[in-house]
Amino acid sequence: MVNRTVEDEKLETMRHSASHIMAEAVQSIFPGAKFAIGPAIENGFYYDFDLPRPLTPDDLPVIEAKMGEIIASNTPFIREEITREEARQLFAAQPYKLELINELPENEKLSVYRQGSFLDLCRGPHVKASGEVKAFKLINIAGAYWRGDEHQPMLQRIYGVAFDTREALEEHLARLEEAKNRDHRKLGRELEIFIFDDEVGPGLPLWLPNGGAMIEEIERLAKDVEFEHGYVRVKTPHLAKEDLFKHSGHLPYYAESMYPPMELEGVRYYIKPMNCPLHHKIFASKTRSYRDLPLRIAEYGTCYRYEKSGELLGLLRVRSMQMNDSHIYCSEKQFDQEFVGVISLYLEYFKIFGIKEYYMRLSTHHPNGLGKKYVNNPELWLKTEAMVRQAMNNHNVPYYEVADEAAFYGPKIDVQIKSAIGKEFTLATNQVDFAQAERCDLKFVNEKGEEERPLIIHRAPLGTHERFVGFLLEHYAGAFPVWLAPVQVTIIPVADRHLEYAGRLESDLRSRDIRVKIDARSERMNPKIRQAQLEKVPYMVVIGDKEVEAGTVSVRLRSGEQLPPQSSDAFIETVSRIIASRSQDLK
RNA sequence: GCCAGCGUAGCUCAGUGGUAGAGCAGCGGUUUCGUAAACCGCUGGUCAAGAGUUCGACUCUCUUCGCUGGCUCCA
Repeated sequence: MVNRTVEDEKLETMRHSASHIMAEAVQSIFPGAKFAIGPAIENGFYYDFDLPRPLTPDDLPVIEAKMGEIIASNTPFIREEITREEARQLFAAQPYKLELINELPENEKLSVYRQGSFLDLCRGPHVKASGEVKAFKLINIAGAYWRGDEHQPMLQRIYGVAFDTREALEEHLARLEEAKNRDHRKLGRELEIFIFDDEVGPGLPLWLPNGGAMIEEIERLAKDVEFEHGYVRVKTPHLAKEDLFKHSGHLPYYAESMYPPMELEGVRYYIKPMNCPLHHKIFASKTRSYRDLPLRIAEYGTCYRYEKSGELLGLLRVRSMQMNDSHIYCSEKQFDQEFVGVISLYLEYFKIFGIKEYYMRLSTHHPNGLGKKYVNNPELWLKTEAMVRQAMNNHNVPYYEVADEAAFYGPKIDVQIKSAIGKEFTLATNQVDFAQAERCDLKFVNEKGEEERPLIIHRAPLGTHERFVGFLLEHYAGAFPVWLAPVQVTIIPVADRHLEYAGRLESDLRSRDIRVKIDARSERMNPKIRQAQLEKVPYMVVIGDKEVEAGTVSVRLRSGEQLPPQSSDAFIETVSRIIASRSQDLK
């Protein structure tokens, strides 16, 4: 995490004050408004209101104009300290404020800030006067539950951004605009990676041939790397009987996210939301000895989860997904090494993809969720959480800790990334499971001939194909390394008479498993180059009279760089080498 | 799921109550061209779906579906 500077603090204070100014503006426009909270956030601020009518985007310029007046008047912010009782009287008509007041410690002095006609319960600090807010813009309105709880009333939130100069604000707005060009939904359509179809259903992507090529490559990578790390691969069905998911604990802990069951001949079947119960069956298919452990069972398993409609987001949040899944069954003694082995596997993958901007999060349980979202075994929660902490510390892997984010069966290390539009996602995960072995009656025979429960590590370093490709689209802005690029080489014949030579080159490349296509349109060379550039194809090979005569190829890289004339064999060797090494370079 | 907004051709978008438009893409033709957009022509839409108001609805109202931005939730 970055150290906060004096400038950061000043900016945060200014943003917080901007939210108060917005609240004052809203108060003057909507006299009956009730106020909830209005903090500073990254790049700006928001305030939650309970208003007599819903806001529309047309309201924002009106509120902005009013804020402009308040800022121009340079009204001072005045801090007052009052007792809880005084606060109750001052905010008698403000139910949300009263709720907050009642939760503050009984004897503590409360502070309020007044600017103009607006008074707010607030710890502060604030700017001296409203004129210190220099550059702001209201950017959107949203619904937000009071206290972030879906059982509480929904309030109306207005988001704004604020900076200390007009230039900084403009830059920020330009960055937001730029980010839209990196959005995987836009790139995915332009590069023909995937589509959604209304008749197929929300959250159910269709992979186009270009996307298909990519997931084949990612899967090949996983198989290569995981083979080296001692994983064995299995295949399991997409659905199973209800009893299986009862034993595993998915019913009821995970039922909300599962597609409803289908019933045939009196038996209920569920489509699997995770692969674990089926892998556990494979573990349990014979008597396991301590000599079999650790057993690492891997599968690119297809799962379906009924995510709520409003939670779907392109490929980053879908309802059908293929997971880079594996379950590692090990003894408690082996845990440390296995857990960290998975972490180093992450790092190995991330190096290949040049993934640098991520952070690891230890997600732990919260006692309030025991028996609801978490299996009810407080001692084991604490024990396994400590084991994970120790494994991470022993190997000096930096992480931060967040409560109430665990899986229902145990704590986990999640790898968090940010999407182009700033949303945070878990890209990869490494989870400890102390619950399912018991529930599914998994055991092995230890050195002493006694039965023992294995610990289970659930891990998915490459997450799901859906989220991973979505992430890669944004990460590379569509310009994939050669081994991943859906089309690796586009051959561009200058005129029809060069088609034959181009065709021979095409079959030579294809015989070396290089994904190649010829642009045989009756177009000039320029538009063909342009087309290949737009498709972000790494290599463009121009074939004209010169090449045919000399028996060479003329190679243009996606970067715009032109390679010296070379034989087609030399070119094929270069491309094959780059692909085999999964390098991010083009030459 | 909740709040708000949006849905017009494959894509990007005009079109405010009087018989649906552009650019790109696609198709046909001319052109055979040297490193990011040649020229001419053509095709293409139940204006998301359904109901209502109206002499008349892409346009107004309601319902449903989908998408977008948030909230909640998550690989």
